[in-house]
Amino acid sequence: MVLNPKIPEPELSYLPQPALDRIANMGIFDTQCEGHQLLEKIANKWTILLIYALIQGKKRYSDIKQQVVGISPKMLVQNLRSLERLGLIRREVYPTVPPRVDYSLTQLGESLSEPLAVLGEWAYQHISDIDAATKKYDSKPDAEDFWQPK
Amino acid sequence: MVLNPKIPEPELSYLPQPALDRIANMGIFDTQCEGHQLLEKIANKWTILLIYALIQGKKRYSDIKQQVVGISPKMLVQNLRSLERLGLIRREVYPTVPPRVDYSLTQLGESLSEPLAVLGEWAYQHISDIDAATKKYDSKPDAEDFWQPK
DNA sequence: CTGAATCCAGGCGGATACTG
DNA sequence: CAGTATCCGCCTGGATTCAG
Repeated sequence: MVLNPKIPEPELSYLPQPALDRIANMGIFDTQCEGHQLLEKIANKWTILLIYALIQGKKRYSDIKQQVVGISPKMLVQNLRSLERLGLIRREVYPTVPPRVDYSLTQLGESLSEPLAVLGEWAYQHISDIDAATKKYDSKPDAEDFWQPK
Repeated sequence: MVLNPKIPEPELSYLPQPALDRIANMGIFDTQCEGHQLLEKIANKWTILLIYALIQGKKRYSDIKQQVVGISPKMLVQNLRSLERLGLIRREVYPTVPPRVDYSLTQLGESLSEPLAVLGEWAYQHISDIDAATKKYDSKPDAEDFWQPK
């Protein structure tokens, strides 16, 4: 969106001060910060979906694989291992034949499931908003710019 | 962790029922589901960091770039565009010379900042837990398995 | 100053086959 | 059943250069 050449008044929308207070100056923007690295590990699609799946309780490998549609065995194991290493999930092997492996959230993992559930809720509550915004953005002829594009 | 051959009692840890109720059966595991796709877009490192940065208020391109350490111009613009398309941030261009571009959260973006802030808080509150778990996992000789590895 | 464009390596991640 | 191993395409994302 292009505005008039003169700097407009900020039309300062209200700031979400609570969130600001909590996150600002925590070092999250620094790659070296542990919080940053931790966030990087949990903020990916498969990780979140696995947590979601295990919120429903202890599950076997094959059940998880069936529920999380389209995940390859490689990604499944890789992410499960990562979560286990972080202490978010528990892996229990029963040396029976055929073998059986159960995965479940640890207490730490359960504590993470709440924030992630909130995030998932947000997604579902705003699908239509996002849809509308995206359509509007895509239909914008990107003219309206008065500095003659091209 | 390997348990006794006989299937143990579940030691069923309490289920986080609230989260379960909210997320289960929402179709989140289906790639075709819009909620899934939306989650996929916002659940990545750069996106989250950009939202964090803009929680603090309207900022210029160069300020964001300076704050989000290590981001390349390519990733910065790419993610800013994505967020703008989703209607989460607002882009204001002042055709002055030198050019100036401000970015700020839209109302929709502000509504997302809360869940993301909660997630960031979680990360900082559990750094030591994760550290301990990771150390423990790495020091585990992966023996203790009684089926003689190798 | 704010990007756009290009190049390019690394690794993500899918597909497949195989094992205990 | 629950993975491991291997191959490999392709896309991500960094570095760099250039443009308006």
